[in-house]
Amino acid sequence: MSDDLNSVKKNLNGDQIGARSGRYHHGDLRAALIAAGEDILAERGVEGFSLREAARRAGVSPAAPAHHFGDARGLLTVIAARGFERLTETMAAGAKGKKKAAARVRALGQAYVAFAHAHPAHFNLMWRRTLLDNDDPALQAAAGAAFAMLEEAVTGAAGGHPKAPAPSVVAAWSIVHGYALLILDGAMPDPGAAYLDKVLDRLLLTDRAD
Amino acid sequence: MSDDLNSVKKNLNGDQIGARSGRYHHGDLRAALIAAGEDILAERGVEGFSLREAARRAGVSPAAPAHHFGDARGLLTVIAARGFERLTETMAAGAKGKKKAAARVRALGQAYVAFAHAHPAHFNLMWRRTLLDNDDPALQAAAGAAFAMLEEAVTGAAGGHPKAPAPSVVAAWSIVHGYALLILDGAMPDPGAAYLDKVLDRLLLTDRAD
DNA sequence: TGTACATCAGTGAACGCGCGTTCACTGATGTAC
DNA sequence: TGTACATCAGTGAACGCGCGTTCACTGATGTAC
Repeated sequence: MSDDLNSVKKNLNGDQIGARSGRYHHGDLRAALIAAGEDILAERGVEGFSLREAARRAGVSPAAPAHHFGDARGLLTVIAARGFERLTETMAAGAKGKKKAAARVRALGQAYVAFAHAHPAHFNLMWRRTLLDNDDPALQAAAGAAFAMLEEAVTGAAGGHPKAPAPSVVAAWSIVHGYALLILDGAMPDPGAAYLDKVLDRLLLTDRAD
Repeated sequence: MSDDLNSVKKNLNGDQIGARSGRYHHGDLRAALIAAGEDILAERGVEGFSLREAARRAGVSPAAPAHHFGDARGLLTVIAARGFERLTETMAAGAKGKKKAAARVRALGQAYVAFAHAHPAHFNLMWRRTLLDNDDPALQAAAGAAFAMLEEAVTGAAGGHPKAPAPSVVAAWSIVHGYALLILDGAMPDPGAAYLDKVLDRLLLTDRAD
């Protein structure tokens, strides 16, 4: 997780340029705090996140983050938006080259669940609306892009959302979302990708009009 | 929420028997703490729960709950198990009299989502495994009963789980679970029961063998 | 090219918060004889 | 029927915790002239 930001962090704070590590200005504290926050999520989960700990890991005083994110909610919102962006990237990579609707839906569903599995705390944060600034445009845009990708695969049409989404689209989103969470929350053991394909097939049985 | 327990609480602590309210022994502190905990959940959500606050509402010192539940996790586990019991009751009531498989699946799905909608914090707690004692037999039994009800409706066969559940069962559970959470977490506005029926119809398109 | 100065990005100490849990204790209950 | 006593279910003060945020401040940067 946070590979790109970790490399920035390493360049600025790491051993190689240790001579610069005692300086007053950080260089790219914003990126370092995001990377630290994502690391904390991965290690301790959403409940284990704290702004102080992120500051600590970035090598900075507890008051420093306020200059970049306002408060804890601000940092979490940025991290959540990045999560949606990565989810979209993961789905795009999974569906790359798949032409048929059925193959695309299976690939997107697999990618959705795989993302949740690979980054459980990050995935959870994305839905913890009480911890986020839900009005943030970047967050809304990132979440909307992920949804649009599913929608396009299921209906074959691009978004724009003049009307409410079709039930088949909501069914697809619900099924991958519910499946991912039931596994993450320990309601059932992970039955594996082949099993998930069979579950996703339930979305493909007919093309009945909605 | 917690109507039965509230009545106990009222009888023991309420105005009508106020003369007894100064006594040393509570009478049914266990039930009062459960009721208080459920009230806190309803008012403040899972994050807003605290054992001290439950004790406060039960009119008791902060150390008292330890005698009945050990620690905070113990109380939350009991409350979560009660949640599963009520979910099962809600589904049973919704499906009562429905004979056909399609009607039963729709009714159970509607009940599942309605329960989540009516008791969002309670529903959320039920899946917050890090807050619960997942090895608790009562919790496991209650969760298993809810799942078995869905399973029976989808496959027509009673549980016992000699083998892994069929993909169609997991699909049903995933779709209602995901749908409920997407709405609770604000990912989409609630489109209403008629819309949900159309989503659930995706589970009923054919009876293809799994 | 040099200098004044506004602005920005940090410091670090402190505040107040509510929490879960522990501790030594005591009042009430109910059972054995 | 009365009494001794073990057990149970409470008290309330205290501890230590880490948190988010505020505060007055200062070091570094970069721009205007």
